[in-house]
Amino acid sequence: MTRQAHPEDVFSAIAEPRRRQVIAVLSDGHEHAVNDIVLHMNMAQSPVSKHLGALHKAGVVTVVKRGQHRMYRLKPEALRPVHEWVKVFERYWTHQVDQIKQRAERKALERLIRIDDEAANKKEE
Amino acid sequence: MTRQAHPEDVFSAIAEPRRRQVIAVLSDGHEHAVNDIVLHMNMAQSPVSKHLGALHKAGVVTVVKRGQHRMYRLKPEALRPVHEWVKVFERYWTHQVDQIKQRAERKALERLIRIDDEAANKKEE
DNA sequence: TTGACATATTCCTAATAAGGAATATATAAA
DNA sequence: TTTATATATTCCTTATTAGGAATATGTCAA
Repeated sequence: MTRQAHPEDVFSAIAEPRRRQVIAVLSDGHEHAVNDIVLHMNMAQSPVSKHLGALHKAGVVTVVKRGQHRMYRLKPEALRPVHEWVKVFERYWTHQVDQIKQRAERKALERLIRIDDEAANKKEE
Repeated sequence: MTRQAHPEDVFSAIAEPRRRQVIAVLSDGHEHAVNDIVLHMNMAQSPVSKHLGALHKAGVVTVVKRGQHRMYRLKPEALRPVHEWVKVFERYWTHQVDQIKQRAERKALERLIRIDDEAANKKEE
């Protein structure tokens, strides 16, 4: 059997660090010309164009021609499947956080009890 | 410059559909032996072991030897960076949902107004 | 020890992907 | 029309990866 992962799969699209970097540039919600993105990327124009092509195939960006420029824009809805997939696991670490919170509250409570005890002891003196 | 994506990067680890399938098997939170996972996978044992190795490198699973078995368990916290990254974009589609909701509410309101008008017209008859 | 079983590893092939350089294409400007 | 600019595409090299088959390794059981 041949390979499974397709480039139009959004999970594969965002696996590339440079593509997440492109997404970061586009996450102001505005249109950006390719050269503008290149300026943020410390990479030659041709690979940037390829990454934009990959993101486009995955539906993560849209393109419109405007004059001699191609304006790319982020399409955040395309990232939704990733969010849906990963948020299932969120409860594990939020639960962890809850435990830490609970522990802190328990400690605070213990402290209060101790103070009460001390007060009670003082009275008995 | 050579390639950037590293296998120990969790984004790369979850880019493979088969590995997400492994994660799905492990998402009951219990330990699973390799052969158990293989049974769920419609794939030979050796590639499954390799995927488990990749997930382990990325910190997404833990292993313990138990007898002749290696028990794998999901480590959901490892997925947290993905969640943190993607949740930033959540507001775009929830906002979209809000707009749809608002539109539905507006329509419902218009309907109520129309009914009122009709009632008023009836009275005038 | 021998044999059965569980798993990892090695070796192989085919496919995929990244990045750079050079080139093609399209559009605007002179 | 010529020229400059913006971008995509092609070609090339190198590296990575998936999956299967075969094999090695480790562990239990008889």
